[in-house]
Amino acid sequence: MRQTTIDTVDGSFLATFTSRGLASLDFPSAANAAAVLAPAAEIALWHHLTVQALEQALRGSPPGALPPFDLSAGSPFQRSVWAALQAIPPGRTRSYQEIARALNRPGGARAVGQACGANRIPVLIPCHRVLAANGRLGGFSGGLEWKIRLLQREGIGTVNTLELASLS
DNA sequence: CCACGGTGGTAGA
DNA sequence: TCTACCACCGTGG
Repeated sequence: MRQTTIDTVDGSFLATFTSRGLASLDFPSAANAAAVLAPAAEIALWHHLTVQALEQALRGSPPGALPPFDLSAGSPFQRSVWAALQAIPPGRTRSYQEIARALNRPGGARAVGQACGANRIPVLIPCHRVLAANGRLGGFSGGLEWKIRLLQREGIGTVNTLELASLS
């Protein structure tokens, strides 16, 4: 298990790699700076791919080549949700309910939300593109400010003028 | 706006 | 098992 910080225009993210690939990507926080470790040689390529992909994704563009993800900690249901998330293109959104239906779990919208919250690789696994069925934002474990920022970078300004205004 | 019931997956006891 | 969580959703006041 190796951790490295990734400096971006939005701050320093913290990437955690296992022998299988990228296991988590944490949003910038004060705690990140203390945890810096030099990347081991064997994960240097994955680290490079992660840096490039994150930079693109933060710009609202398709991330291009991705490192392998280590999602082994997730349940089968969670992994199926995360796979569905990766199929949502930048600039597009789905509702929790739509994801549930696509997985043949009608009525499982709430469980989908829970699985989104369990996503350890935000931004690259785009849980921010999932909104409530009524068009409102829904939640975001990294903080709604991030969800809004990421959506706006992808050109989704319609998140609801109401929603944006009601945040202050 | 709010309250409520129904819902499916998860973690912990 | 039982139980109490939840980034949900529809209905009804």
